[in-house]
Amino acid sequence: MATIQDVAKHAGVSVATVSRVLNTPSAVAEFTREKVEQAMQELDYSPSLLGRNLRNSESRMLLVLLPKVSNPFYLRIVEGIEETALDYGYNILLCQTHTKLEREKIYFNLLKNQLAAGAITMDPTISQEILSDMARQFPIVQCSEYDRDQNLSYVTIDSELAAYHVTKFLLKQGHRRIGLINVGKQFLYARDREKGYLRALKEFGVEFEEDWCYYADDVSFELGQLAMRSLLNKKKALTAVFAVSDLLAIGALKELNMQGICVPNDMAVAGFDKIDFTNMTHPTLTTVAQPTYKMGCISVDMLVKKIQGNKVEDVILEHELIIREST
Amino acid sequence: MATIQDVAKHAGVSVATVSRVLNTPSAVAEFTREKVEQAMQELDYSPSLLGRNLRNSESRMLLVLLPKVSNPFYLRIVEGIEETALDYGYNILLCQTHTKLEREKIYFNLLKNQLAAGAITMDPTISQEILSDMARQFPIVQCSEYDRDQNLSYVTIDSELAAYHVTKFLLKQGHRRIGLINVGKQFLYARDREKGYLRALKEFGVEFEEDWCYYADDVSFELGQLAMRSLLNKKKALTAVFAVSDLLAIGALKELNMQGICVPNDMAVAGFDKIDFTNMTHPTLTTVAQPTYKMGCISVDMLVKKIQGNKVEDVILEHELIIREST
DNA sequence: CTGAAAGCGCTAACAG
DNA sequence: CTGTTAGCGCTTTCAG
Repeated sequence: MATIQDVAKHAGVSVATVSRVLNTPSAVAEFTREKVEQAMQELDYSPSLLGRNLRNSESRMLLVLLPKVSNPFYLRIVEGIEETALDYGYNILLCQTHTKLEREKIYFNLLKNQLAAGAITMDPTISQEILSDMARQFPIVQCSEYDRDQNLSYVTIDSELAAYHVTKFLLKQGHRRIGLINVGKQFLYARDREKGYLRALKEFGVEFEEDWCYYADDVSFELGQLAMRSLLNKKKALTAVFAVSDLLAIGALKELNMQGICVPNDMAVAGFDKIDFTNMTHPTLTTVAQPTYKMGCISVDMLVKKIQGNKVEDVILEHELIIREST
Repeated sequence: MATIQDVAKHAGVSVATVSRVLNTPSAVAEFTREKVEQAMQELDYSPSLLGRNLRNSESRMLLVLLPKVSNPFYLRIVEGIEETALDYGYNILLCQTHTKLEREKIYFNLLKNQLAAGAITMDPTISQEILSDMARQFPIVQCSEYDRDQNLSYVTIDSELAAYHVTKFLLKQGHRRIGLINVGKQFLYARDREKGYLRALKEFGVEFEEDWCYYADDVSFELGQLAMRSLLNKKKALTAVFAVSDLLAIGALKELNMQGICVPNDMAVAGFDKIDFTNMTHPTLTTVAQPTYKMGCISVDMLVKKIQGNKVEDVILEHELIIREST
């Protein structure tokens, strides 16, 4: 690979001049510039970002932390992040944490090592202690998750309110025995969505019963099926179920189909996230749309601002209840 | 951020010694080493990879090129890539090409700029000319795609054979009028899968009719629906449909559900890829399993070998016909 | 076992 | 407008 030295020699100028045609072409006489550009062409020269990055002590890389890519919820977010990052001239480093502290540490080290300029984290269980500590030193924004730490910016929706809306909708339809398929309380969104669910029940004077609620260990189709199966075994039959994630809701739907229970007549089902597939299920799934693509874009906007040393405001985006056949 | 200089000063040694405790600790006297390690701790020192990378003129980054992340087919591949890369101490740069030449160029430049050490490309339409050219200079492996260029290694399945198997299976079930939902012929896998489909038909003495075949512009649920709708409008009714991608098959299934056509009794449907959703459809979808996770892992193995200057053999992995309710 | 010094490729004062 | 030079943080001879 040709270096800036080679180009300089070949064009009969100094390296400074070559650097100038790269960075401030207007500061170079046209004749010289053309000479240099030709030399670059002839040598098939590309400036080494290793040299440039060291010199500028910058690196145009953004860390993107998520539990695992196989959860389709993150798809559109990542798409938005990647698109926007490119616009700003940044590239993204995709990092799966598997919600393991050990993994998070490995990846956060990329910030310390100056390989990444900032991070967007979507891991809902990330250690808040470490996160706060990192956020003091490095630009970090949380996407779809949030923490009230002053150094930690976030972009998210109001999960509590959204869950309240879904539940209220089911209540208005006349449902009184509404199950909840949730995940562990270590997830903030799990706590928030449960709160919203309970608030709606209370508002309608429905007394919550413990065994309406099932806590899945993780978010997946299979666990959604399992959850539904368990809920169906309770003494008093439910007439509706709200799952805090589409993956769980789709699994639940599957189980109902398999047991020959008619949705929505015998059981209404609502999900959360509006992943693409929810429009392909049988019946199509009522769910809460999060503006995921936009969330991705905004988190990059925020992060880049932070990297540039600007203050940013947290963002709470609107959600939308998508009513379809399953309710 | 503390630099190696700071640590050296703080520990009262030279930078060379600090570097040694980082890289060849055994070459440093225990007493000195401890002193240095303590200094590192006290200063919360992390070596800058910018400096190290420049010095070593290496960068432990792998480019991963795919059309767009929102196609769930890539999910498990990327998961495998990321996992394996981490094991080798590499990080991955996720790049969406949108099958646009312009994008590919931007990203391939990261190789020229020495920011990435090699690339895994999954873009089926990438310009073979550019790709060959790049492969002459840089380590590149193709994943799930292939080209017979000598510099270009690949890991894939035998698409032609897999399509042949699916079609043969449908024929054995007694189907004689089998539709094909394909994508544009610019995709190699589209050509291969069509070949396999035709070979099976021929083997069973079935004469292919032009209007059994629909070419979608892209791969998505919606276009699968559209395709099915179009196929249903033909004069002579089909009894089975083979879609070259699960996304298309799921869309087709949806359309059949909507029109009240019973699957598999009135129409059998088979897909390709075995994405997770296929087990959640109604009915569950017959499809071809590609060992996607493994493909991801192997492509990294191959790429790292190439980076290290070793020769590698191309790999063709086994596929598996997954027979479920839709046929 | 340790230190001095050179240099990876680039940019940015500073001088001319 | 252009060249000289220092230096970003690190590793690696080469001496000692």
